[in-house]
Formats: sequence, structure tokens, C-alpha cells
Amino acid sequence: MGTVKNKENVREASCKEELTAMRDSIDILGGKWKLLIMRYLTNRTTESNHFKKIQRGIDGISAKMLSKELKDLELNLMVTRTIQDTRPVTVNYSITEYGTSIIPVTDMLVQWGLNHREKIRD
Amino acid sequence: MGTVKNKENVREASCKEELTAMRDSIDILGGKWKLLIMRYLTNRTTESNHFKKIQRGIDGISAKMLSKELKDLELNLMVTRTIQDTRPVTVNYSITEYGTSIIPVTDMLVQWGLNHREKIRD
DNA sequence: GCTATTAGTTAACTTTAGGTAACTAGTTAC
DNA sequence: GTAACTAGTTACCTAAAGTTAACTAATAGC
Repeated sequence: MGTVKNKENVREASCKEELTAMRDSIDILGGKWKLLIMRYLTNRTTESNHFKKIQRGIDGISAKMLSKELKDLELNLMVTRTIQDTRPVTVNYSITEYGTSIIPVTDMLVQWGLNHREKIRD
Repeated sequence: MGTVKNKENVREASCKEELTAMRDSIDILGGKWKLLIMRYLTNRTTESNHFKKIQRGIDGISAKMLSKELKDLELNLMVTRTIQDTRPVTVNYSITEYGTSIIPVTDMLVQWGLNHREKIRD
């Protein structure tokens, strides 16, 4: 007890827990589109974001994928879906209060991506 | 000039740039393993991290995937690979100075993952 | 010579993520 | 009645991601 080996084992265990937590994040937010959708929505929280508008805003995403990803995000309480009584009907998607917890992550990823392009150019 | 439409277009454009940057990040760090490997390495910068040790530390990763992902990360200047003159030979992987730029991202993802599990449990 | 360690590689396979295109359905305008 | 808008859905397919297991090669101990 109190040995170096024990300390090592404790750290090892807490490391595993961290990796498990990150695995969860990756499962939920991973793939080609989810973080892009979240970022798009956080950039326009004050406006209405209907399906077609989001699709136009995110280059290359198909209706099928957008629909599927939005469903997943809704299940994970990240976005809400509200049907608007307009002609033709529009469906509004917006980020939830809880969903804003992802903003620090996307902020970092934007910064990192910008910086990495610089870095690699050498 | 100076119209609402113009402002909107400018914001639209900067949003696209952000999404492009994040796409880069996702391309480089996406998938099941890369961020886990980076996290594992940042948790033990002071020690030697040879291939087998990393594989034991990250549940479920195969030699093939670990090898491939480490190569990718090396290409992107995130980790260095050094052959150690031990018997049997060991190969050490460590995070680069530049690679530490990813720590804020993995920190966030660990926190987010822990928090999300709580959230969903309701 | 057999076993075990290291660090991978290779081939063969399965799974899943994602793409494409055609389709439904409700409404409006011409 | 046909075209156009909205928001999807469905079926079919491909390509990429990932898994499994067997193998190489160098070295050491028994």
C-alpha cells in the first residue's frame, strides 16, 4: 500500500476512465457531419434554421444524411425540431441550451484546423 | 453597399471558412482511434510509450490499426517515432510539442463525455 | 530447438458510413 | 394539370473503416 506500483495502477485506472469518456464523445459526435451541423447552428442561434437552409449551408450534405444526423442529435438532446406553420411547411432546427455545451469543442476544432493548415504548409 | 444582404453574405462566407477548417480537423483526427491515442500519449509524456504498451493501454485496438493510426499521426507531425536499442527492440512513440496543441480538444471531449453520461441518465 | 518477447505486415473478410437517385406528400402559383 | 417549393423517405450501391488471424523477423532464455 502506497507503493509506486499502486500509484501507477491508480493513474492507469483514471486514464482508462478518461478514454471511456472520450469514446462516448466520439460515438455521439463522430462521423463526417454532426459537428459541422452543430457549428452551423451555433453560428445562427438568433435565426430560423430550416432543413433546406441548413442543407444549403453545409456543402455536400445530402437530405438523407442531414435528416439522419439531426435525428441523432435530437435524441441526444442537442437540437430541437419544431414544425412551423408556414406555406410551404418549414421545420426549424435549433440548438438546445444543453447543446451549447459543445461550443468550446467546435471552437477549438476550428482554431486547430486553421492553425494546422498553416503548419502543414511548411 | 452596407446593406443587410451584404452583411449576411459576409457572415455566410466566414461561416463557410469555419466549417472548412473544422472539416480539416475532422479529416485528420476523426475515426475511432486517433484522439484516443493522442490522449493516451498526453497522459504519459514523461514515460516511454512503446507500441505494445500503448496497445495494452487502449482497449480493443488491434496492432494493424495502432500501426496505421500512428503513421498517420506522425505524418501530421503529432507524434514522433524513435527506435530504442533495447533487447528486444522497442519503438517509442511520443507526442510532439506541436501535438500538444490537441490537448485542449481532448480535455473538452473528456469533460463533455463525462457530463453527457450524467445528462442522458435522466 | 522451443518458447517468448518485441514490432509490426499481410490477406481476407465484415461492417458501417455515406452517396445517389428516385420517390412520397402537402401546398401554392401559373 | 404541371411545375415548384417545402421536408423528408426508401432502396440500392460503393468505398472506407475496421476486425481477425496468420505470418515475418530479430533477439533472448531455457
